[in-house]
Amino acid sequence: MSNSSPATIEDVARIAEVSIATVSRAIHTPEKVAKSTRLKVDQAIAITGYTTNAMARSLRLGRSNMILVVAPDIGDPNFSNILIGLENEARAHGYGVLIGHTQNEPQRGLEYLKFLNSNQAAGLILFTGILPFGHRAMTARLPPCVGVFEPVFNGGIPYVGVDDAAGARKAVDLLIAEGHRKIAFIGDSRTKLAHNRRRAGYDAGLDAAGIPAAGRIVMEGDGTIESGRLALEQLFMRDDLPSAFMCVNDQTALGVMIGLKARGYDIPGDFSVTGFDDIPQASFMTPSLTTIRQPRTAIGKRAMALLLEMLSDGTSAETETEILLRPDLVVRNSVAAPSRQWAAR
Amino acid sequence: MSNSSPATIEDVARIAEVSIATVSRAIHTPEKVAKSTRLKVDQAIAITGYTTNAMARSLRLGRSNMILVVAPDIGDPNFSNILIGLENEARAHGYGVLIGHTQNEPQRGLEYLKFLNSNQAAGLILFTGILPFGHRAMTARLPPCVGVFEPVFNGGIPYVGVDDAAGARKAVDLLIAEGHRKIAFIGDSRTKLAHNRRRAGYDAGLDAAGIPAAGRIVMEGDGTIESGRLALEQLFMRDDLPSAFMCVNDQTALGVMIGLKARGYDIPGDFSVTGFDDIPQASFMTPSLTTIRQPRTAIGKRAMALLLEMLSDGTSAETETEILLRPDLVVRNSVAAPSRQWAAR
DNA sequence: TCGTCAAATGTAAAGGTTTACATTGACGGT
DNA sequence: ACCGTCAATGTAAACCTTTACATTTGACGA
Repeated sequence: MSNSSPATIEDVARIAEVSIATVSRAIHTPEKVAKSTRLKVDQAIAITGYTTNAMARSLRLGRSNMILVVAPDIGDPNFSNILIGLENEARAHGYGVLIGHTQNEPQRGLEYLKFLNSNQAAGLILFTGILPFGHRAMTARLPPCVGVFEPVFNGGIPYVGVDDAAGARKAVDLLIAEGHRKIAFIGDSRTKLAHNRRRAGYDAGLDAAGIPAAGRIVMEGDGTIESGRLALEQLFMRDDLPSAFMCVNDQTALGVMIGLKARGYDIPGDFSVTGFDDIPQASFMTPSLTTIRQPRTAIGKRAMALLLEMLSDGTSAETETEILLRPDLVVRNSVAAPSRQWAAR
Repeated sequence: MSNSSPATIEDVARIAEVSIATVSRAIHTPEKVAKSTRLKVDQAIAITGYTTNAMARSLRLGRSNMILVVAPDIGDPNFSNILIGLENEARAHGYGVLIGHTQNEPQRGLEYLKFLNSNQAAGLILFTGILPFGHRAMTARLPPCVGVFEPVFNGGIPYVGVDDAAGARKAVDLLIAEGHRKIAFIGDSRTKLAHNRRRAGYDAGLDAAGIPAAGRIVMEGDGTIESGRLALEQLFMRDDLPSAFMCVNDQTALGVMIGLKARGYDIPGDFSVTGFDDIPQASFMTPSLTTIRQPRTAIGKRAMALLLEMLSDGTSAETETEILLRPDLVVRNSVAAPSRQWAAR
């Protein structure tokens, strides 16, 4: 039975003694085929072990059953769980997921554009926050597209993310509830939209607590470990220290914690620290990090569901949808009441 | 110029005033085409923005330009760098990489088998250490396949990994050089081949140092964080403590370190710990972990190169090749000379 | 009895590419 | 002047599927 070359629809048709059209119908629109015929076809399929040749199918249909996911870096700890959500949802609808990473090189982006142009993907999911393909002109016939995490910079593309402001608000509220009054924010609120929104949550929380804008410390940091450490050093130079550091993400928080420990301070005894994202490392840091958890799998699921909906509707784009999920506070051991030094003031 | 539907080879042929066969040849076998013609075709391609329709090409050729990579878990910290190696190498040869994860559910494996049978992948890279598809029978017409990290259990499939024994030997030699005589090994050397080989390196090192087999402590542990902590607890119960823990991987080492810190011990003051893998976390643990680095990108590169070679040679399988790369010792802060308590004995 | 209609099935084209085979034309050797 | 050779190019088939359209069949109402 196990021929060298895989069975085609014709093999099935011959065995079932019907035409290939009937076989195709029995598979895709069974209600259009007599029950007895359906049975014969099913048996023939079982005998031959037939599977549809995806290439031929995609060619005929003019679209593939693959979704391309482009991320700047696969190693990003935020990525893998999102991917699980994306993939499960896609698979449930008969689609497969293809992963690409640009490593922040524009050259790579172009290769993916070529890939898309050769019809190999029916849809696109972007993690990059920006269309990685040079001119908008080239994107003229891009397939349906959904952004994840961050809105996509240069195109009216729907996206699924987290309510950054609400999440940040939970972190700052916790710090305030513990008694902190002087709280520093570290992040790049000028160029990164997600950071900007988290900053907004920070401000809103301090406003609500009646802490004047004058007393706030906002430091620049691009979200890397190094940026956290650097911001901390600058604060020590200035001798303008807060009692708590609200970091725009966990990486930054890690940088701050490394810096504080290097200077011999205790966390959370001397300073409190919060992050954002809840990357896997967060629970293994010493102390374990209090942070805001991204509902990663859920984000992935929603994003893919949205994309698949666009695919079947044919509503290619222009729907500037924005789906924001609610993130949760994860309380661990990096936050405590401010040290006496602060209570004194 | 930017039509609604993508340009086909016929559009190019019309503009270049040649036949489609010539266009195809100009692209794939330029030496068979007159220079002047080649020029016309190149221009026409530039004008139309033509890209080969991958579906049609794959259909005609009977094979795709995609490689399927199956891993048990994409979130595995070992995975992402390997993937970069795999992907770069594939792309350099005109192949794309498709990623699947089985989450250790056999059901998922079957779906990938279906995927392969529908001709959607030209080759297969396995991280699982086992063919994730039930019966060997079904694998009869599997595409060329290469294992990564671990030899694939049920099939004569070549694999690319690391010289576990040599790596483990480096770790144990370091511990011995620091003066440790009583060194525990924690790992699952019975069912996991990689663990078993690391264990062999451990034994070889102790043999070379003239430490009798009787004085060795070997604990079971499946490689999870929890398994490390558990093994540690058992040693404390038995009151049979080593001065150093040589862990089969970094996760186990992390478990041991968490357990030791919970009991108030200092690392490396009271106990030394080594890992294996050098996962990204390793440098952020406190203390940072001395471990054996897997040359991940290199492994990925080699594995893909081997697969592509098999693809072009047509030597489908049966070549039970085993390519082992040399891992390096990464010295950080979790190892020191044994405490006085030990020196006394 | 026949015409009409609907359900079930078949026929054939189309989708874009690669390539075996056929054709053309130029050129060198006799 | 003719033939053989070879390089360059063209023609058409094949890869496998889906589906519009055509055909067959049988039921049913007039």
